[in-house]
Amino acid sequence: MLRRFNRTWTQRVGVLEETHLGTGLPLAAARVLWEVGGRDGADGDGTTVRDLRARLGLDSGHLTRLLRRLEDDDLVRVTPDQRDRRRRLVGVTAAGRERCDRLERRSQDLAERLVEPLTERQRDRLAEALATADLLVRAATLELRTVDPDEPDARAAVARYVAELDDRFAAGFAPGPLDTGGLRPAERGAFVLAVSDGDPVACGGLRDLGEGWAEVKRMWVDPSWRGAGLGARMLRHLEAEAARGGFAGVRLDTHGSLTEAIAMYERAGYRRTERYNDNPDAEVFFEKQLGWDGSAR
Amino acid sequence: MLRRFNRTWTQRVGVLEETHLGTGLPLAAARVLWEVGGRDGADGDGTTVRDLRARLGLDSGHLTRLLRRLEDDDLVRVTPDQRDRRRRLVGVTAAGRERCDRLERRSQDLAERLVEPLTERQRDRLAEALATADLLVRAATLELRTVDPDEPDARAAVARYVAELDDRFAAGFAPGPLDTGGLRPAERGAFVLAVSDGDPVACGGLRDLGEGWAEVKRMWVDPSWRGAGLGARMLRHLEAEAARGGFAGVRLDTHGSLTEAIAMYERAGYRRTERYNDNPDAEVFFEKQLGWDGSAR
DNA sequence: AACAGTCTCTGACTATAGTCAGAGATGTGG
DNA sequence: CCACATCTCTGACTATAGTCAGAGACTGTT
Repeated sequence: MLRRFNRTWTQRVGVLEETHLGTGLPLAAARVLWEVGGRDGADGDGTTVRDLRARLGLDSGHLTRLLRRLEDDDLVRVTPDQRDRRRRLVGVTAAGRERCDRLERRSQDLAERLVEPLTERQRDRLAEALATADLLVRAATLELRTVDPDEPDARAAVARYVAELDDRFAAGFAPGPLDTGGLRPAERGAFVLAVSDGDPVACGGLRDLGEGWAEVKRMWVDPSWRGAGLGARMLRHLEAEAARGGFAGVRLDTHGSLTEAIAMYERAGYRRTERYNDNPDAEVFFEKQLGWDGSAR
Repeated sequence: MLRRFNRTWTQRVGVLEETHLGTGLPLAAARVLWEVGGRDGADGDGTTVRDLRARLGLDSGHLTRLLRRLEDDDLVRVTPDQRDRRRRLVGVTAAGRERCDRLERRSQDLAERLVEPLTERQRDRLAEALATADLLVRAATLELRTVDPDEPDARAAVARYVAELDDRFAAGFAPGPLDTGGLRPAERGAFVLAVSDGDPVACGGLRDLGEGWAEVKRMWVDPSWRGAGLGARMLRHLEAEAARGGFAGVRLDTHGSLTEAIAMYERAGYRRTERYNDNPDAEVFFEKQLGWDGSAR
């Protein structure tokens, strides 16, 4: 199905990619302009050349020439970066912004014209099917990355996790300074971040409880990513990680109000158990024995 | 949604397009090989150069060179067409077929690897969403073409229509030689073909009944296209056509066993009426008044 | 047989994308 | 301050995609 759909899509909707026609710019230049214009807020100098190179995967010489062409057309302005004068800042000009908007409108137009022959109901069905496919494809292609719990992305994810718990708990949830102890390989722990397009969208940690138990901590999934099985996947990943680390089982605690999470743990083969710590925010306790490969024994 | 999805798709699944990497062939050459290999049955000479040019939209000089390159690599054989010696036939060699298969496998592999992180259930959901989107996108992009009812594609569509009725009617349906009378503009009629990828997937005709009535004839939708509102769309198209031709209303007859069709006519605003002809296969009769724009009055 | 049209091929181009080596200016750690 | 790294730019390439005009072989029509 994937391949059949891919053929249909590229044949009929590929047109959306050809928005650069009509801008008078070759594809590569249009992509650069788009990247600069898209990131650029009001009119400030949006990005550095270096950044563009990384994001678009272009050769430095190639990019320099593309930028010069855009500069000659007065679509883009390149100025030295005062903070580090090896670098150069790139920003769109008014004309460049206008061109970006035109591209945007053109693309929007094409999209609308495409679905125009469909009835209202069909359009809704199409949008729904595409939303489902979008979520699943993004879920399939995200990356689970083991990181240090103190790196910025990791801290950002945990901050969102805390903010959400604070929102949901009647009594609020305000732990002291966020403790990242025990979540590093050196302490037989781990912290895993799910990253999509560079943004953290889920996280989860492991900590050594002693006596062969690992504890799952800080499981969080971005709200817009729920319903894609991401939590279960993170959990499986952490279990495999724990099994690889020689743990015989996994435990976790959670608040009674997190019913979806509890349902997920039950589906994943966790069984309720006695309180094993004195966490005041925890009400429900789970555990699961691990097979050699992280599967339930 | 369409544009958001398009971004996700091209970014993550675009890889499928890069199957040509690893074949050692540049994109254009790989596309040509694919086109030849795909059409070619066993090992016979599959297509003509002319055909390739039309299907891939390539310049004749460009294609000649691409073919020569493939020929030099012994992937393709080009021989004169004995039936018209201006033309040349193109077929894949054994090596070319092997290369095509490799491409195919590679593409299949990539598709499988892509969905690999998903659970069985998610994969099913993805496949279903893509199937829905596929049908709707193809439905949105098909072409309604008014043609002569005697042209080959039109005859083929009508033949499938007749075959299907013959299948479904207990008593069979074997009209005499298929009458295309009354379905041409010169007779105030019309015959419309819905074409997707060059294949007829639905049809419908109009005929002058006299006294301001047009009659809808030979409405048929390819079974694999049902559920995409194609019948209703064809009907709306024919009504607009009739209104444009100055008819005040539309009538049609149908067999009582075609319950989906009957439901569709009712949804489209048709009302049952008295028998207005002596068609022995017809049991149910409908009519609808037309507004100036083909809408119900 | 003449002629207009079709089909493929050749030659001579252009534009785009991309690679590679290194120059020159600037920053950073010891 | 020096050595080394980083960042951008230049020059000199190559490969690919594509365009255009016309030549030469062939076909169908009159």
